[in-house]
Amino acid sequence: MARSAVKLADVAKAAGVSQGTASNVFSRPEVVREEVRERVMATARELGYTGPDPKGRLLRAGKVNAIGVATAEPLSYFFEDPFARVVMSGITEICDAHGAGISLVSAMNDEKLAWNIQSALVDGFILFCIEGGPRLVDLTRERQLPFVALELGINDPTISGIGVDNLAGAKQAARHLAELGHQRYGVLAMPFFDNRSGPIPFSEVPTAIYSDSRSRVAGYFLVLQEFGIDVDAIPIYETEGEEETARQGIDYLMSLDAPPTAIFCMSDRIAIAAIERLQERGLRVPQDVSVMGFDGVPEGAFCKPPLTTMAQPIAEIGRQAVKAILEDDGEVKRVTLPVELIVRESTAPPPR
Amino acid sequence: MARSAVKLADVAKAAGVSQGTASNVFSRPEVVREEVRERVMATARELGYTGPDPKGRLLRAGKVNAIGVATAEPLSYFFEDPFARVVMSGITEICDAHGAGISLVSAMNDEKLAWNIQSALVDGFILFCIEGGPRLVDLTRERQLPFVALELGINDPTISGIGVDNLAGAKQAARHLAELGHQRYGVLAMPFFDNRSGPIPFSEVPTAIYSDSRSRVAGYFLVLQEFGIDVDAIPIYETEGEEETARQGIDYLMSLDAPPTAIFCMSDRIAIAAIERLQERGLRVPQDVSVMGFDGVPEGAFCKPPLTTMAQPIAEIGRQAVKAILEDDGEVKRVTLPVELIVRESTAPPPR
DNA sequence: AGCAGAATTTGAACCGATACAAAAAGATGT
DNA sequence: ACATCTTTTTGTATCGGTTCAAATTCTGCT
Repeated sequence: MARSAVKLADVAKAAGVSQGTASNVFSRPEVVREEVRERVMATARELGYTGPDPKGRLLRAGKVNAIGVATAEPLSYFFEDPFARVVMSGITEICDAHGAGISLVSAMNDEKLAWNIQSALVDGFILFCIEGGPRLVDLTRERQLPFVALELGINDPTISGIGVDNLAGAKQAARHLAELGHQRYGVLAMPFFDNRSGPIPFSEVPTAIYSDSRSRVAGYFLVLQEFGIDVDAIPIYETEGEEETARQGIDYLMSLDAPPTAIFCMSDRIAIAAIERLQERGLRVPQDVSVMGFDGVPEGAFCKPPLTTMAQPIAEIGRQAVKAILEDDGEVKRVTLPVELIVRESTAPPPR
Repeated sequence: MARSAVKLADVAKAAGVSQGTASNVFSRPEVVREEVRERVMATARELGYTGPDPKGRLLRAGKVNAIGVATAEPLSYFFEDPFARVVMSGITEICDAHGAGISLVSAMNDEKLAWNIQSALVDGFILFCIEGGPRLVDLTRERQLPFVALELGINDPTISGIGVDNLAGAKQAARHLAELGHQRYGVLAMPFFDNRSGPIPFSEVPTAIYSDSRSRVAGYFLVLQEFGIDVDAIPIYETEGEEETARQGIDYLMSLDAPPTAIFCMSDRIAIAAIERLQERGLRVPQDVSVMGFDGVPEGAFCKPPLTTMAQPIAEIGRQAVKAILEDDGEVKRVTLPVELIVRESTAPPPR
C-alpha cells in the first residue's frame, strides 16, 4: 500500500521496456527473452516491486478465483455450528483442490448484509439458507453471479440448490421408532417460521415457510399413521434450532398428561440438548425416552448415549455446492442427496 | 458475469447524463438532483444494471475491506481444529463489528501457497504460524501488506505478533503438579521441528525452531528443578500436534521402566488424545496418572474427566489480531497475553 | 545479400468504476 | 438586470494491470 507506490509501469520504464513486456515477465515469463527477463526482474527488485498487484489483474481478468459463503447469521456461525462446520469441510476440500479461495460473508443487519453481498469479491456464492433464507436469496440474485442454496429450510425450484431427501429420511426415522413399538411420540422441530418458538398445532404446519421442517413432519406422520398412531394427537414444539428452545421443548413435552416415550428431533443439535435436558429431569435415555436426531454431525457419536440419527452426507453437500458454482453453466442445478439411518444408543423399545 | 455486460457507462449514456453523475447516483445519491437520480435509476433498472461492480470500485479505492487469514495447513484446519475455531470466533467478532470480510487462504503445496498469498484480495493478513510458519511469514512479507502472526510456535520480534506468556504458563502448570506431590513426569510436546515425532533428549530442545515448545519445556523444568526433581531424567516425546502421535507418545511414556505419574501435554488436543489412550491402556485419570493440558479449548471441559489446563485467552488472541490489522499504523505491534490455570479433574496427587 | 518464418517487443485499448477541478445552471439579493 | 453564491453536472484522469494486433528483430537458408 503506502509502503510501495511502485507499479508495473515504473518498472517497465526503469528497465527500458514496454509495459506489455514487463507484464509478460511476470505472468508469462516464457515468452520473453531470458536476458530481458532478468533485467526487468533485477530492476523490479531494485525498485522494491514484488509482483503484479492482484487488484489490477482482477479488473482485467474478471475472475476473482474465490467463492463467497454467505449466511444471515453472524460470521461465527461457520466456526461454531457443528453442521456448518462439516459443510465447510466439504467446501474447503474442493476449493483446496481447485486452488480457489473462500470469502465468508455475513452481516449483523439487513442493510449491511445487502452491502456485503453486493460488494464481495467473489465469483459466486454458496448460501446457507437458514433463518432469513428467502431474503438472502433475493439479495444474492441481485448480484447476478452464480449461486447455489444449501437448502437448510428453503426449497425453491427456480434456483440451484443442494438438499437432502427430507421426506424419505423422516419416514425412515419414524419407521425405526415405530418398529421399536413406541406409541406416544413428540416432535422437537426446526423452525417453521422466523423468530418464534413454542407448541404448534399440526394444522399450522402446512403453512410453514421452511419446507424442510414441513417435509420432515410429513414424513414422520405418514409412517406413524401406517402404524396406526393417531398423529393428530402428537405434540409438536417449534424450536429456534438451538439449545435453549430445545430444552424448553423438552420441558413442555414431558409435562404433558401423557408424555412421549419417543422424541423426533429435527437436528442433532436439538437432540443433544434434548438428551441433556431429559437427563437433568431424571429420565434415562433410551430406557425411559428414546431420542432420534437428524443430521449426523460428528458430536452425535460422542454424546452420552451416542445418538441415533438420520445422517445427511454433510460434507458431500458442501462439495456438491462448490462444484455447482465452479462448473456453473448457467443452468439451474438441483441436487437431492440421500440420508441414512444410523442406529446408535439413544433409541430403544418403550419402557415396561 | 456473462449475464450482464451492462456497465455504468452504458447506463449513463442511455440516461443522457455523464458517467460521473451516474456514479454519484449510486455512491453518493444525496448530491444529485432527485429528478435526475430517478431517471438514472429507472434506466439502470431497464438495462438490468444492478449497481456498481465491486471490481471496478476496488481498483479505484485501493481498499478491499477484507482481511485474509492464512495458514500452511489445509483450509479445513480452520473448521476442524478446536483452537483455530475459537481464534476464528474472536476474529469474526471484530470483523463483524467493522463490517470487514474474511478470506481464508491456504494451499496444499508451497508454490500454490505463494501464489494464493500473492493474489489474495485482502487488506492485510493474519497468519496461523504452525507447521511451516517461517515460510508463511516470508511469503507474506513479500506481499507488503500489514500482517500479524499468531505465534503458535514462532516468535520473531521483527514482526507484529500476538502470543501468550508461555514461560509463565508452563511454570504455573508445573507448580500445580509439583504441589500435588508428583515425582515422575513426562512431557508430550508440540513440534520442536517440522515433520518428525518421537522421543527427544532434553539437550536438543534448545535448538528447536518452534520457540513456544521450547519455552514451555523451559518453564516446566525450571519449576520442577526448584522442587528438587531431576529434570534431565524426564522423558520428552515430540508429537506432531495431533492425535495419532500423541497416542504413540503415551505408549512410549508408559512403557518406560519408571512411567510418569504426571504428564504435561502442550496442547489440549494432545491431552485429550492422551487421556483416551491412557484409559484404553486400563489406567485411570487422574487416580493413576495426572494429565495437564495447555490451551483451554472448550472440548477440555466436556471430556471425561474434565481437563485441567493452562487456558489461553483464545478468542482474545483473534480479536487482538484483527485489531492489529485494522488499526495498522506501520508499527510493529507485539502483544503477549496471560494464561490462566484452570483446575478441573484430570490432575490429582500421585497414586499410593 | 535477400527473404521467409519464427521469436520478441511494442503501444494502445480496455477492464469498471471513483474523484475532482472546472463548467453550467439555479437561487438570492440589490 | 446584474453580480454573487450555491447547487448540479460534466469531462477526464486515474487506479494497476492484461491483452492482442502490429511492428520489429532474429534465424536459418538459398
